[in-house]
Amino acid sequence: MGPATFGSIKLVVKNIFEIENLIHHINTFIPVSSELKNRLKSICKIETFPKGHFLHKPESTCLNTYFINKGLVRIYYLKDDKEITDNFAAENEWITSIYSFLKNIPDHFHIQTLETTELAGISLNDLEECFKDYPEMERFGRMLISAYFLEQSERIISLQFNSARERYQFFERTSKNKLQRVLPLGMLASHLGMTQETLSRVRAS
Amino acid sequence: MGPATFGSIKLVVKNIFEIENLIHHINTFIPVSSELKNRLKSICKIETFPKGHFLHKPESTCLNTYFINKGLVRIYYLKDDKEITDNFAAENEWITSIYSFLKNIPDHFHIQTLETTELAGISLNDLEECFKDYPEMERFGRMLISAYFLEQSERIISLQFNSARERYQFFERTSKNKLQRVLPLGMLASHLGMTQETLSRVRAS
DNA sequence: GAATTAAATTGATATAAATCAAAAAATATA
DNA sequence: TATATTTTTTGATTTATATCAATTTAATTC
Repeated sequence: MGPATFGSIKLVVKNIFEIENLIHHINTFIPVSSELKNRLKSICKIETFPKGHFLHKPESTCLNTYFINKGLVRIYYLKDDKEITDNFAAENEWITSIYSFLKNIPDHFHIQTLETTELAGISLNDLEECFKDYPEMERFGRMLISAYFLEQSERIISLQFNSARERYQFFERTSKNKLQRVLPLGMLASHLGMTQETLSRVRAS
Repeated sequence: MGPATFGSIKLVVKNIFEIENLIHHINTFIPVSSELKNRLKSICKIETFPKGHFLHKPESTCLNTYFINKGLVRIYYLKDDKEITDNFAAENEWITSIYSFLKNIPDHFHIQTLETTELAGISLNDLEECFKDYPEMERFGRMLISAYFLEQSERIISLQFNSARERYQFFERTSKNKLQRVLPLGMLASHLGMTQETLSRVRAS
C-alpha cells in the first residue's frame, strides 16, 4: 500500500520514531558506538501497523523479532478452536515467535497488534550478522534473553501452584502497564490460564 | 576437607571427569580454541557430591552455575511448608538458581543432588571475565540461554491449559532421561503442578 | 530376615474452577 | 439516537483435582 493520495497531493507520513528509543533501550545494557548505531539504523525496518494487523501467522516462519516503540501486541495460539494468549508486549519490549524465529521453521502462533503499533523489525540473518560484527551486540542479546528467561521463570512459578486470584495479582504486580489495555478480557484470562468467567469473578471480589 | 588418610598412606581420589565432557558440550555450539579450553580448565571447579548434598540454600546467594557431568540435581522452594520442585538437571545440563546467580542476591531456593553427582561449577565473576575475553563464549552463553528459554516457553504452554495427564505426558516426552530417576515421585508431582496422589492416579491409568 | 520407616496407592469427600446458559452492560453500526 | 453486536457479568451445575484418611508396597535399618 503506497501513500494516500488526495487529488494530486501525496501525503507521505514520515516515521517519527526513527530508532532513538531502541538505541536508548540497548544502551541501558551496553554502550552503543556510532558504528553500531549506524548498523542498527540500516537493519531495522521501522513500521506502523493499525490495530488488528498480523505480524506473523500460523504455518509460516516468523522472520523478524520486533521491538515495540509504541502500542501493544500479543502472541497467541489455538487450542480446541479457542485462542490462548501466550504473551503481550508493549513499549520498549520485544516480541517474536521465538521458536519459529530462532529455528527458522513454521509454527502455530499468531502475532497480532492490539493497538496501533509502531515497531522496529530485525531479521534473524541481520541480527546474526550484527552479532558477529559487534560482540557487544551479542552481549546485549545474551543479557536481554537472560532477562526474559528470569521473567518466564517467575511466570512458571505463578502457574505451577497459584490460585486464579494469585495469578491475576501476579499480573497486576508485574504488568501494570498492560492492565488497562488488554481488551477484551478473554485474552488476559487465557494468558493467566483461566476462563473469562473466572477472571470476571476474580476481578469483582 | 583434605584427602583421606589411612595410617601414613594418603588417598588422593583423582577427578576422572576433567572437563572433556563440558568442552564437548560447548563445542556443539561454538568452536573451542585451545586458549578458551585452558581458560575453562582454570575457572571450572570440578567436584563430586553424594546424594542429598545442597549446592545452594535459601537466604544465601547462589555463587555458581553448574554443569552436570554425571548425576541428577533438582532446584526447589517451599510453599506453605511443602517442597515445590521447580526443575531438574541431569547429564550435560546446567543448573543454577538463576535469579540469585545473575543478580548476585539471596533467594529462597534449594539446589540439591538426587544422586551422587559430578559437576563443574563456574562463578559469575569468572564467567563474565570469560565472556569479555572470549566473545565466542558469550555467543555460547546467548545460545544456551536461548535454548533454555525455548524449553521454558513450552513448559509454560504445558502448564497454562493442559490437564494433569497431559502435563505428565509432556514430561514423559521431553524428559525421558529423568523419568525413572526422579524419586520420590512427590518431587515430580510438584514439578508438574499436581499432588502426589493425582500423579499416582495418572500413572495408574 | 524381621522390624521399622518411608513412599505409593487407593478410597471418600471437598473445593476451585470449568462449563453451560442467560442477563446486563458496553461498544459499534445503521 | 436506536439497533445490533460484542463483551462482561452473574447464576446454576459439572468436573478435575485437592484434601484427608487409610492401606499397601517398597526401602531401610537393626
